[in-house]
Amino acid sequence: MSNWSDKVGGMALRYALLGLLAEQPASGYELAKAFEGDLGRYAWQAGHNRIYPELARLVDEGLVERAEEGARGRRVHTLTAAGLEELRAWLRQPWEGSTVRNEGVLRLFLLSALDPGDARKILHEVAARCEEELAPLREIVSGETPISPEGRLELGWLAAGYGLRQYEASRDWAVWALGELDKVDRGG
Amino acid sequence: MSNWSDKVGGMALRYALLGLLAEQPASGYELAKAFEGDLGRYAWQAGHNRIYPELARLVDEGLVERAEEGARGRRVHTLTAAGLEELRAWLRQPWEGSTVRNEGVLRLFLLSALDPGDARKILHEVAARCEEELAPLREIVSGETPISPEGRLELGWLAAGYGLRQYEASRDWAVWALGELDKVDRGG
DNA sequence: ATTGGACATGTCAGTGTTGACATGTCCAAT
DNA sequence: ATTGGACATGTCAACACTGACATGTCCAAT
Repeated sequence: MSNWSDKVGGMALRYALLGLLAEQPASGYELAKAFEGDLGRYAWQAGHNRIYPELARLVDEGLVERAEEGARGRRVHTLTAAGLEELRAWLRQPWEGSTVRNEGVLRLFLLSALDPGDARKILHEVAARCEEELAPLREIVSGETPISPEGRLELGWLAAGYGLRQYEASRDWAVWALGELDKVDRGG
Repeated sequence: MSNWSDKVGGMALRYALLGLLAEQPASGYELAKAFEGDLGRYAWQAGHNRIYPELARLVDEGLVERAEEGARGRRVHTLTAAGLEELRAWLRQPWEGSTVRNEGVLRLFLLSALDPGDARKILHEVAARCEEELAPLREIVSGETPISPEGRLELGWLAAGYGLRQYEASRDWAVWALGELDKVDRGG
């Protein structure tokens, strides 16, 4: 019985933190590191300067518990039962009106503002870059399914599977766009 | 010789506007509408309240020209030669460090925090939703390639092709994740 | 012993972004 | 004639976010 309905937007970071802590307890520093991995690459980014204040608020609301300081001032944060329920309630809500901000995709869409030669060059680069990213992801996904002690799929595993399909789609799009550019050149 | 190197981040809206105006002259209102379509869905969003001040700045910098008021105070904006060059220079720059914010994907990644029953239900919904989105996109993409008077591919066409592959990838991911969930259940 | 680097947390100013509020115009349907 | 809705532009306060600055700890390698 929490207040997730008070605000619909702008709560993503909050739930990203709850989700990470649902996997395992962590310090703010470790959470910041997590955002530099697949999570930040595909879903949401945040720097430590944004994470610490939000963590403090979660502690205030009883969704997260903060342990005493350890070595180097490290403070481990643990998800409470209330926090887990808050996260689950959010996930069960309908996923309407979620915002997307992706500068890379924006660039792709604007590519036709370039002359065909430049556009072609960049599309080739995009396809090649995607292909590079694919190899390590294939490696991860084709390995054994990692299951956490609590019997849950790991976030990183889900992310790798998503990234794999994502990059394949982007590469295919770039190849398709190159073909369409050819049609334009033949036509005009 | 412009100043795109002054700031690397936070310039996306600026170039989105230049890109839209590269397709055709438009009023602020029309630009706001454009962000509600495929552009906003896959790449970047902006409301009119953000667009008008940015347009004014672009006019100040000579990248965009603003016509006199028409009916209902409508003011048509046109890209200048300097504006097109600014846009092209940005597109030719290496695409490093672009940020991604996608609440929907974040939700997908956090799904394993739910118990398997709920997670399965949502994954089915995701797959079904993707399938729904695919039909109209297939329609658009399988039609004739639309080429603008200036011999360029239309932004909407590129976006539809991207969206098509994007939704296929998401659907495939959801189906894969369901299969992996089954493995977890059989294992645990 | 010392030093460079990863670990760890924090503040702050400036900018980006959103939702709510505000205002007025044009047109089609009643 | 009037009214509801799309067209059209704008402001403002609150909040989100980033980059830069600041501080200190622990440890491994020299």
